[in-house]
Amino acid sequence: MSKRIRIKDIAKKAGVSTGTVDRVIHNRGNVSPKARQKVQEVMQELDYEPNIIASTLAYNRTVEIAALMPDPSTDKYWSYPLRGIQKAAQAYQHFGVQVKPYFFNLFDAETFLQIGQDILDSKPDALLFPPVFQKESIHLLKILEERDMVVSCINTDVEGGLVLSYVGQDSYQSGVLAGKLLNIAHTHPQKSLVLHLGNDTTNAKHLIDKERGIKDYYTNKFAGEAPVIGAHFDDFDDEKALRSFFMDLLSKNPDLSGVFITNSRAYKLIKALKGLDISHLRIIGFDLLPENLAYLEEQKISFLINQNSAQQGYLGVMNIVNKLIYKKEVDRIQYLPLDIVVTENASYYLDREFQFVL
Amino acid sequence: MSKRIRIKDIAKKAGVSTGTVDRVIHNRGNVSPKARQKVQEVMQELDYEPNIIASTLAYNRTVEIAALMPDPSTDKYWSYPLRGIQKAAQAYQHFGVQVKPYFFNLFDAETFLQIGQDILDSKPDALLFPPVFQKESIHLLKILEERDMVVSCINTDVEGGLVLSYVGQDSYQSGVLAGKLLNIAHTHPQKSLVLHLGNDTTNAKHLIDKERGIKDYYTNKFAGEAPVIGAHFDDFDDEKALRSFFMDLLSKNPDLSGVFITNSRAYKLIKALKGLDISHLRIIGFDLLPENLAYLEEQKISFLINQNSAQQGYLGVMNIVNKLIYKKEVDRIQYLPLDIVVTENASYYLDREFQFVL
DNA sequence: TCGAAAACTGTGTGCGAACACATAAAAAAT
DNA sequence: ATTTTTTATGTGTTCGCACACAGTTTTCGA
Repeated sequence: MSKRIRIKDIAKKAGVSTGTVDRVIHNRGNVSPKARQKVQEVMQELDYEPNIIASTLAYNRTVEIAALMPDPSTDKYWSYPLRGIQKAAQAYQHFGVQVKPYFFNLFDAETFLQIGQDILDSKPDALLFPPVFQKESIHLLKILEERDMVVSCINTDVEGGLVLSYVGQDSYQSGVLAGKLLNIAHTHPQKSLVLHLGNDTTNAKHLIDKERGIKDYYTNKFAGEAPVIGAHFDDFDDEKALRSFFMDLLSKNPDLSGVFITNSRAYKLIKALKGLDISHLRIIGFDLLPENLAYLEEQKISFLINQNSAQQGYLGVMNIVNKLIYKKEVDRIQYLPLDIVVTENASYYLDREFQFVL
Repeated sequence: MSKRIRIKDIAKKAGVSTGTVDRVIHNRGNVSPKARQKVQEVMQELDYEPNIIASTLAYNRTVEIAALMPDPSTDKYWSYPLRGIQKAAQAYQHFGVQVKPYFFNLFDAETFLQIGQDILDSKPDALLFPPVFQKESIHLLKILEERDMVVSCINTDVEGGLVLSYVGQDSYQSGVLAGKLLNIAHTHPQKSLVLHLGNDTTNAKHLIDKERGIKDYYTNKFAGEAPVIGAHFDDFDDEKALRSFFMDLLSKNPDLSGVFITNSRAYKLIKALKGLDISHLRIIGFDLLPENLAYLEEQKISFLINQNSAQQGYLGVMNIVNKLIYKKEVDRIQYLPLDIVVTENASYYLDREFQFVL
């Protein structure tokens, strides 16, 4: 049926050569106003859509994407976005997309700047990264802006600087959701603890938003002051300290019924509380790390909220491809779903890789 | 860096022409054993991967996919998979993929066969459809097999006949999940009703599986007989009849605490019960129809299970593309996640279209 | 009015793979 | 041994677009 319109067809109908049409399409200049006018008219009329396939073939260039990521060996969480990125790299390899990962130390902003400089030196076409270090990221973005490089953010958003897109969680809403999950099947507000495990200054904004979210849930849902206490514990790997810290909290709040751990380290708390009977506590955490899933299975964790971290990486790359290759508009902010995960539906969120193909 | 290997490179290294390499790759014959051997060795060694971009351009063919779907005007549910299909068609248009939708009447197997014949006459390259009519589908598949057409199923699977892939729900597990949701925050098993609304003989298997799933949840989780009653009501549009049917059930089961509606028609029940106080009932339904979402918001529905019906359509098309264009292996069975949807996370499952963009 | 620069336009080649066609080598038939 | 048939191999064109380059026209200063 309606076969596709080619540049040649436009040229013929407009009475010019394909070269002229090409110049119009790409704004290369050196086209008489009359010719441009005519060509544009014909393009409108025939509803021309460039053949991306032929286009990418002819461009014959590679799109180099630098992925500046926290070293997954320092924090397991980051292996998931990385896998998404690699999946995307694979899917788009035919389009000449090449993704090169660079790692920085999540707990050392200095390494971020260093590796950032390395990337600048290698002059890629685009950068994908989680701007966990606010100041440093803005600094980097300023430089990138001058070179009009495409920048795509995941996990955390950043103001200022030209950012193509942000893919990540709506942390405020995830707090609201946690509030809901902690109060399912209750008519009276349940006293809850919001626990930040670790001193992620890099995540400060997320943590604040989550706390705000859960509190807002309470105030919107129930009258009066929200029975939510916030707490913070740095050295999550010191099990003894964590344990006594938590037991202290418990004794001071005997009516506590739920715990909302604001990052992926819920398992650290539960591990530290080993042997203790915490069956009266509804515990909610983030992300499908194997350790978390194991505790979900044991019913130590009631719900996990999945942030689709792998998809964050995948979509981040996809956005760059959409911009540079497909020349499409890209949404500035893209929130991923907040999946409620229980034992009975966990597997689907793990085996979902096929969704990444192509 | 490692630039991509081309046919030309292989030809050179193997000491043959590109034509011969091409013949080896496509098994076109007329190649001496010696040459074939050599070419295959070199391909192995250089880890050749064909350039799909150049390949599709050179093929210069269109892949016609027929989508045989229930008419969405007869059952709203089917507009979702259809949208996914259309999204996919859009995403893959550059690869020469053309999807043509055909509609049959969900309540009339005869129309299925008729339209099926129309499709056969138009000789597409592939067929995508939900085999809701078992017998008729198998009949159709037999014919398609002879023409070695690619067939991809969504929503329902079918035995026998050569089917490339099935994308859909794990209905058994969705029943298990419903059992879980009905018992959250309870230590004793809650008496539940499994309600089939409508006489979908076409969905019989799914409904049976769901019922089995929820019952298994109870027996695995709690000792003794599962306090689950099954019921079935045909004429869901007769509100009065439905209402009295349900009230009768309620009076006979005063201890009923939950209702699991096994398809997307939960809103029909709630509408029929308007004015009645059913706040003590935890109601669970399927799919994010606007009507269901409205009742979720009103807290008449406690949870919705999202079957990702739009993605079913998208992935169905994607599988065909992966097979015919990318020549990739495709998983025979692809279960989509069973998303637990509450008011607090509903929007993400609606605005998720961007995930479809190629 | 002429000539050089600037503005404009058309043609041709290449991207990598698919396939048609021509030709060469080997095998089979005479 | 020669012709015919079969099998094997190489060359060239095509897909639609991007871009280089050559060629043509216009502009404008001297």
